[in-house]
Amino acid sequence: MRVLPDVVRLDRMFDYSVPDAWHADGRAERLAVGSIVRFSLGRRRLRGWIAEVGVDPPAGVELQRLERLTGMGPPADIVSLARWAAWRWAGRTVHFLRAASPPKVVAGPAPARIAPTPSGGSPRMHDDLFSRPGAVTVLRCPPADDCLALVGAATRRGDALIVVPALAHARRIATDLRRQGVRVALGFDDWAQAAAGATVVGTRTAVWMPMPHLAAVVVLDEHAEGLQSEQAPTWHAREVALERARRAGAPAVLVSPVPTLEAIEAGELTTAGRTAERDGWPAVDVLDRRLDDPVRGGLFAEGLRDRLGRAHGRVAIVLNRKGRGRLLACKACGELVRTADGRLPMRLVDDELVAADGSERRPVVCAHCGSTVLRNLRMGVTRAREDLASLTGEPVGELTADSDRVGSERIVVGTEAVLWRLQSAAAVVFLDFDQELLAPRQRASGQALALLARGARLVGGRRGEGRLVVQTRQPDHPVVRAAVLADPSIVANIERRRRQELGLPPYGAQAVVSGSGAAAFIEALREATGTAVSIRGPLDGRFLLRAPSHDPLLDLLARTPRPAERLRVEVDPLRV
DNA sequence: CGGACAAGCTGA
DNA sequence: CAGCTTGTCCGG
Repeated sequence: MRVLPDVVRLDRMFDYSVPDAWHADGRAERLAVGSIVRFSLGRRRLRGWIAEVGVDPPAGVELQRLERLTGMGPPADIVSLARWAAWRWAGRTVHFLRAASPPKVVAGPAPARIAPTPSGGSPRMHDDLFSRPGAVTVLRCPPADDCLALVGAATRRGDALIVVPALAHARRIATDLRRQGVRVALGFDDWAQAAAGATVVGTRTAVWMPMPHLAAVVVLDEHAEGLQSEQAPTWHAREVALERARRAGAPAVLVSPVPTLEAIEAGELTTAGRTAERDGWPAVDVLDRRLDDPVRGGLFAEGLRDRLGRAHGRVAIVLNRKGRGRLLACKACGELVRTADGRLPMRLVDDELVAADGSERRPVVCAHCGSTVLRNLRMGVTRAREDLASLTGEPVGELTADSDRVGSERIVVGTEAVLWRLQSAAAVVFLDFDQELLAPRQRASGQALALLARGARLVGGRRGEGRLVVQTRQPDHPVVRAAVLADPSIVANIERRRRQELGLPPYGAQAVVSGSGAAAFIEALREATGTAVSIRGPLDGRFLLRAPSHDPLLDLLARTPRPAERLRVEVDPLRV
């Protein structure tokens, strides 16, 4: 038996023999790849997983015996998937096996359930998406659609893996499916049930659940950042789910109102149709802040008070300030001060305008009208709340990520958290959308559009009363146009061209290497690398690696020995 | 990773 | 030279 100890930094396998007694009492029969065992290594007693069976141990080593069979672990296909993920995100296999192991000891298998056969009857909505084995479909499904019909279609094929970003959403889906008589395992608490055969619903970790009869894979809101691990290894549930579907020959459907280019490149794009998509996005009011009185120019556009008064019901007001630099605008014409390509904001540094990333500098002059008088745009949630209260004459609540309850006030102002706390709203207002549009990140426009989609889900489709209100100085920005026209392809097409030109994911691979061992590791990389992988940095102790595709980058990372010091490798991180 | 053991430094 | 720190090696 080849065993992988549950020790992250060890990251090596060792061979052990099976005690004779285990053959006599049947434990040897339960022992399989993935089983959790205890054994001695040196002077220590460790826990670990059976990683391989029937291997020849290296010559000249005397094998020790395993000491205990603790219980069931991830099945062989998941162990294999974990080893693939360790390569794909330059991490340790142990990380993934931990994520794939049951939270409590599962002594033996539950009575196995026979694979359910696809239910017959007349074809229903979305059934065709799951009819071709191994097919990957991207379904662009407008924000107002709850996608329950699609989930139902997946479970008609047999046991389905349903991955969603938020636990609350998983619970709702599980309840709905159980009501229909589907056998459902909800998250890792139902690990044993999943191992016996069930439809699995859960957040990103659900991709590591045992599923002996996997028949279909669905990832809902595949654009959501919550599907990727924020800590290294930065594995992404969408990619793991796709690889799992591919290995099982199961059809996969990636669903999102604003599909990522990663998804579009992986599958075939299907839309709900022009009419359904128009109806599934709400009306969007764009308030052009450049038209406001430049002298008064506070937090609110001319027409905002009117919009707030007209909304019948809860109003969510979003003012994002996390990790924010201040924006500058021209006092005369109201244009934002940006770089020549319009991508990044510029800031005032020693009587000079400097781009957020330092790539560009120029004298203090508005590029649009030539005025030299600029104004700082800065807001905080607390001031916004006070000003809104005096503007509307009603009490205004405040909600941030730390506050645990939503007040009873009709109008609530807060960070992005308001979009996750509330179930619905009559109106969602983005007070300072330019902060999103000009965020100095590679994926800024995709993330900005995702925010609008999230707001759109709260207010519902065009047929209803709900409204999305966007205050901006860039009313013609593609992200704003995409929401107004209910056509996310406007952004996707522009982003595709840009990312292809720059070789950014998914048209290239990148990794960020940091930590105290980074310099030594990069040194070792340089010796091994050919020309395919470029190395930039260090910038704030971080190196950026780039390659035209994953293979050369990941193979290089895998074969370069790691230094003893701390090292963090983030493959395809969300925020670069 | 963490235990073992060796080599290096310190103080009486 | 005991007593402690730091470094290197190795495990099945």
